[in-house]
Parts: sequence; structure tokens; C-alpha cells
Amino acid sequence: MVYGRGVPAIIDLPGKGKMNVYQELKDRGFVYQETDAATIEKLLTTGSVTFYVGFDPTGSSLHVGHLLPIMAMRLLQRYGHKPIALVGGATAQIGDPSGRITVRPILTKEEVAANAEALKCQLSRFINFHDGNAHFVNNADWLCQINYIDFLREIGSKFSVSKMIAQDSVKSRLGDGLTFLEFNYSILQAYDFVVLNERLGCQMQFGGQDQWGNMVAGTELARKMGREGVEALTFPLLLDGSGKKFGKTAGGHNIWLDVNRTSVFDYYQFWRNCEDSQLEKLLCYFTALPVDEIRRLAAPEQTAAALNRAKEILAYEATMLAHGEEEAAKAFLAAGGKFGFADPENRIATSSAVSRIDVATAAKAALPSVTLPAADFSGEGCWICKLMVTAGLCGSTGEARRLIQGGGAYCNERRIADVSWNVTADVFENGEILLKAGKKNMKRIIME
RNA sequence: GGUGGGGUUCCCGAGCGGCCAAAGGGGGCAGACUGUAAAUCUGCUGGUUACACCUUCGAUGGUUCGAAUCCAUCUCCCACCA
Repeated sequence: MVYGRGVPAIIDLPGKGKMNVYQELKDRGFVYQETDAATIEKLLTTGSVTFYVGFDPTGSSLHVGHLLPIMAMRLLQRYGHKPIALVGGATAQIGDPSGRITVRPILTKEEVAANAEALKCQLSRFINFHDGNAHFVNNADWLCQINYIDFLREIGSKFSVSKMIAQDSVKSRLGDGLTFLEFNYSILQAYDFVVLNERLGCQMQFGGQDQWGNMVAGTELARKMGREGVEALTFPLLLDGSGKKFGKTAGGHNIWLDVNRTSVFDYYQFWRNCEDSQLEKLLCYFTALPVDEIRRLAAPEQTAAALNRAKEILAYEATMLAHGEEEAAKAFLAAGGKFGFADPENRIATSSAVSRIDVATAAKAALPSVTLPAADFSGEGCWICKLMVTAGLCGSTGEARRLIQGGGAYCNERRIADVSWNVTADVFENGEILLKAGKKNMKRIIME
């Protein structure tokens, strides 16, 4: 994975001065709560602001659920503001009680360090970290140095326990075993803000709405310590049509940015299969297309074909950001080859680069594939249920069995009827077969 | 510290000695219908080449031919009292 892949385009400042960032943030729906709207607007429109967003290094890859703040950082950077990505190397060892019903698992220092590295790599696709345009910091660098007594005297004295207890994030956990360890989380996060303000001149913190309490604790602490001009702004919690947390579909699994966990094709399909009702919102958040173009493309009165085109655009643009233009084009062609193209003649006007792809001369679609040795298919062959599992289409042979019995499994576009069928070499055409679990999940099995 | 109530499969929530791999709902997956959407209807939803076997009902040990269900200890939550 290459740092900074696909990033250079970001440093252009298109139409700077004409459109104001603050307005664009609002238009695109990024603003949920803010400490002081007027002050924030002034800050963001009259100079270059250094701001920070925190990330938990609790996993080795980001998923689309993390993407909203990243898109906001990207947008702000395009307007000349300077992002700080803070990885919570220290705080991850504590666990944020916010929005949690139970205690988070505590990670080892080594895990955190490895996760932080992976995180930076993935963030680099969206944000330009070169030449001091953005910072990447780890709060372990200062939090792990803290002397307990000094910290209590200097920082702890600024916090009121009754106020902390009144916070929703804390209140909801009070009844069920909130530990002192976790209780300290918001103090440390608040302290982060002060440190960043001191060291890098950080004036704003952005984050998810569940972080509001922690973020306000930060601005308050900063003010109490005599640091003026610090503000916080939260993003809305993204929900899908049925009110569930966004980004966790496709089999209850996360959609990861790491291609080893979620293939580019599946990533593309995730966006392509969004609900009509979410389309405009998702285009605003996850693409850089102008807002008025988005409104036009996603207008509910559009024809079915036009809406599907808009979904293709969404999928292409989102995939391009995460995986690059070439990969996005491949995914677009693969999906279109399988399900059909919504607008093969490019009749619908769009500024998206997807319109430059010549569908007619499209190369053979690149579906996600699994390569297996020919020996597996000689003689008796390979039991279909087992094959579905090794292809990653089913979680267990039992699940595969049920899928087949329910009529949801296909091989080379023909429904598989027999649970005990063995796949042998003669089923392959040109050394490959296409397995499908349902209409949308498919894997090419290549024999070598 | 004391008393009472409770920890059930992805989640909520029944079960209170065998008919329990465990009702019902949610979620998820698949089928029909469609626009690769939504809505609706139907099926599936612990594992295993499977009319059987194996592992699950907070943890460990026990009583029973047999336990998610009974007993003991531990642990965590909830309520009240101190």
C-alpha cells in the first residue's frame, strides 16, 4: 500500500473564496452540534484553521462507518485548513464509555501501535499528509508521560465530578459497572485538545455526535486554562433507512477499506446498493460532486434509470477515493457487466469521471476471484458446500447447505439443486466457474 | 456489609427436570416481485458430507438414567436496606 495514493488532487483549492467551507459543510449535512456557530463560521472563513479529529486504533482497518469524519477532514483541507489526525494510542488502552453498553476490550501496546500505522496508511488515501499539510499524532506520546499527582493538581482540579456524572455517556453506564478507568476517558480526551492547542495551535475539534460530551469537556478545559478561541463541532450519526447504524450491512459485516477484508468489487457494490432514500445524503457526504449537481441527480422524481445512474456515480466516486480511479473503473465495469449499466450511452450529465469510461469497449469484467489448485477438482471433485465456504460465500457448510436448499446458490448462472453435488474439473469453462450466493454475492473460482 | 431479584443462542426476551438446538420478536440471509432500491409475501437463521452425532443457556463442581431447568461455591448486574 502506497502512502498518498490518489491524494495530490486534494491540495487544489477549487473556487476558493467563492464558496465558503462553512456553508458547504452545512449544505452537505456535516454539521450536527457546534459550540458557537457564529465564531466557528468566522474561524473557518477567515483563515487557515488547525483542527483535529480523533480515531481509535482499536482495529487494524477502517470501515465505512469511520468515513464521515474523514470526508469532512478532506473537505476542510481542500479549503486550506490543516487537519490533525489524532490516534488514541493511550486512550484506546482505556476505552471510551460513550455509546457503549459494555466495557471495551483493552488492547496491548503492540496492537495499538500496529493499528495506528495501518490507520495512517488508510487515511493517506483521503488526506494529504505531505509537506506539513496535515499532522498525524498519537496521544500516547504525551499521555504516557503523565505524572499522576501533577496531572490531578493541574487538570483534575478543573473538573467537577457532578458535571461529569451528568453526561449522558456516563449516566447511561452508571448503573452497570462503569469503572474508574473508563470514567477518566473524557478528562484525557479534553487534555488532548489542550496539548494540541499548545503544541500545534489546534483551534477546533471535530467528531461524531457521540463525542459531544468529551469534546465540550475539551473546549471548557482549554478555556479554564486561559486558552481562547477553541471550538468544537460534531457530525450527525449516520443511519440507514431503517434507523440502523450505517455501514454494517452485507451479512452483518463491516465494509472495510482494507482490500484484504472487503474486495474493491464488494466495496463498490455496497454503495451501488444503497437505498433510494439515502442516495442524496450519501452523495453529499462521500463524493466531491457539487451539491447542486447532486440535488439534480438524486431528485426523487427522476426515472428509475436515472436513479440507478446516480447510484453508479456514488459507487464509482466513493470507490475511487478509497481505492483509486483504476480500481473503481474495474469495479464499475465488473458490476455493469453482471447486472447491466444504467446509462450506457452517457446521456445523463455529470461531472463524475465515470462518464469518461467507455462502456462499449469495456474489457472483461474483473469479479472477485479465488484461485484453487486443479487437484481439488480431479477425481471425486470438491463438495459444493465446502467450496462455497472456501470461496468465502458462506460461513459454514451448514449455511451453504441451507442456501442451496433454499434455492439461493448458483454455479455459472444455473441454480444448484443438489446439496451433495461435487464440482469436478469438467464444470469449468476456460479454467473458471462463477459461484453466486444470492444474486449479488459472487466469486469467480479459477483453477490452476 | 445485609436482603431480595437476575445473567438464555447476533440483540431483546420466553423456558424453570426429559417432547429443548431451546417459543416469540428484532436483525440478518435467501426465494418471489422489482430498478442490483424500497414496500410486500415465503423459507432459513449453532456445528458436522447430517433422518444421527457434537458443542451451546455467566463460571466451576455436584445430585440424577437424564439438567438451560435442582444443589453448592464463585463471579457480574439490578433493587432496597445499612
